[in-house]
Amino acid sequence: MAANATGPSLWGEAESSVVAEVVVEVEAPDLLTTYSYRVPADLTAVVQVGSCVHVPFGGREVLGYVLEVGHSPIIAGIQLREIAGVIEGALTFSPEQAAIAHWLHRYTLCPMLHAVRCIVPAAFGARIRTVARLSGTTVDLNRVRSANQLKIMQVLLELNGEAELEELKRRFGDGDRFSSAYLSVRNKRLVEEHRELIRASTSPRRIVTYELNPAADDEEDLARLSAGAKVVNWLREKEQTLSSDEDPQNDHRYSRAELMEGAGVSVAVIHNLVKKGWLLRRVEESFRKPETYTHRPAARPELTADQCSAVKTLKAAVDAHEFRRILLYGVTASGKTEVYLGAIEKALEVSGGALMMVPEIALTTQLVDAFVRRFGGRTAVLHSRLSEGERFDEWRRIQSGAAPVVVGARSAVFAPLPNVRLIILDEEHEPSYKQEASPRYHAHRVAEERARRNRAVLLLGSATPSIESFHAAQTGDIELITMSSRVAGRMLPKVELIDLRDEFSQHPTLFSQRLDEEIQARIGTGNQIILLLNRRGFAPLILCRACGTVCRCPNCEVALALHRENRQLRCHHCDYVEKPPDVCPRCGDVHIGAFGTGTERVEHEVRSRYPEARVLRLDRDSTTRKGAHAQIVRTFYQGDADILIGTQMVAKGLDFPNVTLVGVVSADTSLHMPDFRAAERTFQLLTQVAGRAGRGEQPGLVIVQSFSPDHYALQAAKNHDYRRFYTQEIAFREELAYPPFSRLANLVSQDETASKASDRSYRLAEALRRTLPDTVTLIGPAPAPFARLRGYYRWRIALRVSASQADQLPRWIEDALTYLEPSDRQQLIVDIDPFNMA
DNA sequence: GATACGTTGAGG
DNA sequence: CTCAACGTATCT
Repeated sequence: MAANATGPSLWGEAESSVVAEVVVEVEAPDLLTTYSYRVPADLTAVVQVGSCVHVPFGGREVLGYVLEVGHSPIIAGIQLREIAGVIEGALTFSPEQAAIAHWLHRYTLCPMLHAVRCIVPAAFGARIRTVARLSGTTVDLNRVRSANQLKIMQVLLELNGEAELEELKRRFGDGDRFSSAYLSVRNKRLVEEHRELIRASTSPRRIVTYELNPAADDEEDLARLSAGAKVVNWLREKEQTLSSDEDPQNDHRYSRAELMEGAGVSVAVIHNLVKKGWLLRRVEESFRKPETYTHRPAARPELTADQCSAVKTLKAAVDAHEFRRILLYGVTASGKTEVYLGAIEKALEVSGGALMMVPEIALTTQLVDAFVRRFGGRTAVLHSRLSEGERFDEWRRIQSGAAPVVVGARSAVFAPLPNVRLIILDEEHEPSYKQEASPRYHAHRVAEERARRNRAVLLLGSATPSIESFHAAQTGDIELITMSSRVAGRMLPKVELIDLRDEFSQHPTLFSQRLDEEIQARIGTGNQIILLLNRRGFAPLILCRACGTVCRCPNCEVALALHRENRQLRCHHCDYVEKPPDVCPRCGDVHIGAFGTGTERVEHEVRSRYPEARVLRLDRDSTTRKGAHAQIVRTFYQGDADILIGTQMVAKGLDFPNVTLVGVVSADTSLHMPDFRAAERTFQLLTQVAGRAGRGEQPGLVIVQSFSPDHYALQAAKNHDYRRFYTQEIAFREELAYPPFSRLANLVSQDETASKASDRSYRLAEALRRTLPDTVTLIGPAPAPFARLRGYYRWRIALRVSASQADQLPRWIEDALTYLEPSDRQQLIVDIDPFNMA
């Protein structure tokens, strides 16, 4: 620094040729991936890969991130502009993460900005705000002629002559008229503007806790508070039960949410108690997640022989410090979690980090608990429901090395973990690892790429591996570890298939005789039951019996599902809602009503048939409130309900020892989806849900109802025979050249009219024919499987390329896109390795 | 996405 | 002549 200040031009000139490649924080699909800026001499010491900078861009100044720093002038003939400044303290990313972002951009063909947002969540950087201020002390309103300009001046005057541009615009109302009027007053120099940098929420987060005020003892006053007394009593009870077993961490402080949930009261009650002096409110600043520290370490269970040998293999692999891919195929309840924990310990032992990926963190609280108990404060948890501050803190703990164990859902695959030695994908077959918005990446591929670059171990765990992964294990591309027995010598549950074709003609109800018997036999015995139906709502459609009319979504043209609980017809694609009609909207007939079955209807049926049973329902509709999911799971776990009804949510990772019966109301919903993975998904779903039965002392029973009981997916699930399913499925994939024997891509063109969408699709097909070799199969253009979605018409091109050429596919598509107008690009969805064929 | 800068038509 | 109301090319 000192040398620069005094140094003559020799250094200055050399440094002025330092060029940074910057991704600007501007959302526009036709932008170049990066822009080159000169790094001014006084910044060369601080500008590095990952730096958050502000740069001139067009007529304004924007934020950006440095992806590359080089010394050669990259573009000839263009006078480069300079980086204006570096934002210190903003979160940055490592060169490894930058490389991953680059790779992601090339593989998914997403805008570079989207790739960068994966490695630096938007809120973590900074923001530039523009402030408009009245010039001078007196305002000469005579110079303002137009009404709009006058209005701007008046609004500004009301706001003490100064306002953030955003707020000014909002107060003004009409955005379009605002812009030109604002420009006019600015040109007349009646208003001047300046920019300020705002650092994002880098401050430590504040934690507000409440505790009982020991000085408060006016019992008469308390007696007058009905709800308030509940809170005080709840706190007093806690105080007694917890003071008996010594727990130095807990000094009887609770968050407002804990108090509200614990005592079953509203915010107002807590507020009132604070006002009256019964509760003490305390504000603390903390980086730590308090709950992380209150968990006590759990005793380590005795490992089975399977587990022991798996852990041993994995530890050796982590120790070797080379890129290895391993599939851990272990039946349900074979104790995969313990194996993960063991492998992670090894990663920590060699001072490395471990990334534990789970399909959906909200659904796997039990697994997260196990991690926190084992690794305590060295665990970081990342998921979408974290607040900005929480996420920021976790991100920094990970980056600093304080939390070398990261548990998280899909997006956590980009966690800023230094020195990754192990990446685990639990339930690797789960479709939620595929992101269905830009960047449309599969966490599996990203994890593989990170593991490769770090010479780390990628561990895929599943009781029902994806066909692709198991195939890779069969061909020797990846290693295979098998665990075929359950812990504690427990048996796999017995699975019975009920043929609804026979049953339906005799007893046209939701439950076959067999399932009914088994439910009856368990009610009142303490045995619990799970009923699965993979369809939300009361019924998937309503139908007029007189004219056959089905109510459809005006945006998506699919049937609207009936939700009786809140008296709604709902589109399961776009969440469009309308009131269910009393008579047919076309012919006026009154015989219009529910057709088919969803979870709500199952619940309704169960309640009327088994009135003495305590029933819970677990699906997306019953878990919209934050914490509702955990609440339902806890209630069932504690044995406060007999029957749990739900969608696939009930199949995932839950461990209820008292469940001895699982009923699948209909296996057909997922079996007949128009998707080449339908059989695979059905097999996985059945196997996973069957795995919920018989996890305790009692053996489990599974009853699966279906109109296609002979289907190989069902037969294999019945016999717990993954290999048989795999053998049949892989033959089918090979015959039809589906993955893993090929690689797919979907190119969907969407627009307001069908002709615009299809025209673009044809233009794209034309371009693709130029860039794709003959070996690539091009299917379409044709209307997409959901030809209308959220109000857009959609046309699709599907591409299929042999596995050997798979890596080239993104580049070929990218080349084709250069033949189109930039404006076309933003109406195209490019999905490499699609999961939903739509 | 925001901006500068073109054109057009209404009004003085 | 100015101003509002558009369209559109460009951003290192």
